[in-house]
Amino acid sequence: MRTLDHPSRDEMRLDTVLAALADPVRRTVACKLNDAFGDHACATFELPVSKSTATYHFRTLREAGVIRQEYEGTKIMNTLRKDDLDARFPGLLDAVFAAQDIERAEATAPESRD
Amino acid sequence: MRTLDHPSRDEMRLDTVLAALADPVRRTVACKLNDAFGDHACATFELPVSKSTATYHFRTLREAGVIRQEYEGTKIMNTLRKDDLDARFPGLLDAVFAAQDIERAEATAPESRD
DNA sequence: TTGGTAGTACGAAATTCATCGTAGTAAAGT
DNA sequence: ACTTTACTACGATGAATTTCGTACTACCAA
Repeated sequence: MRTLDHPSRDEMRLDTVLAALADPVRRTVACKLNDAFGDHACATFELPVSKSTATYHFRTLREAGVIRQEYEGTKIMNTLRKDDLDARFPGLLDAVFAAQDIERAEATAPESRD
Repeated sequence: MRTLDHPSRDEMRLDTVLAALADPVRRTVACKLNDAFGDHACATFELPVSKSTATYHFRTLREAGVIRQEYEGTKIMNTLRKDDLDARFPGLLDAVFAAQDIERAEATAPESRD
């Protein structure tokens, strides 16, 4: 059975977590995992990048400690490490997701009157 | 009188703010401005980089909207745009500063028993 | 007006990051 | 046993980031 390395809680670094969440593609992945229930294979995300680039972004998120990746047959199931992140850096993830929601709302909103 | 451009609240982008705060040098600057009262000239920060690199980091922070820079004679006074950031992305700055404190405490702590 | 102070602008180099295509692999299905 | 699925590893490439030194500028002080 194939397994993947994950940082423990206290191995998580703020630098790495912030850098991971600074990228829009990766933040999209994290947000979707937060919104949805359960876990999700990489292929279900419909990212605007090639498959190999997607692999790179998932690995970056995993190595930062943002997501957990576990093989399930030929698929990899991804889950948000919300509990671990919340324990390590309280409030950070929620603040980022809230900020993301704010920007997303602006993008779809009628852009004020004009 | 020289002036510098700053993004308005609604021009602030999450991408840019997170990228600005992901860098350790820049996060140090932001944290120091948060801890200290009043404003501070660039030269007072004692950063581990050259003067021109420091200029680059201050500009990056300003263009992200994290700090405000205003000329005062030949000096530039820097202030944290806490109110603006809090209005734009509530809780984000505080979570980052709290996380930074946690890591800083670990670095100086006796690294548990061994 | 001459000098010092506190910064910038510019160009260059080194590094890191994001991207891709191709080729490969482990597990599952048939 | 063969094929398909879902992904990875590797190498390459171009873009962005971080770094620096040198030269410059605006302002202040003597």
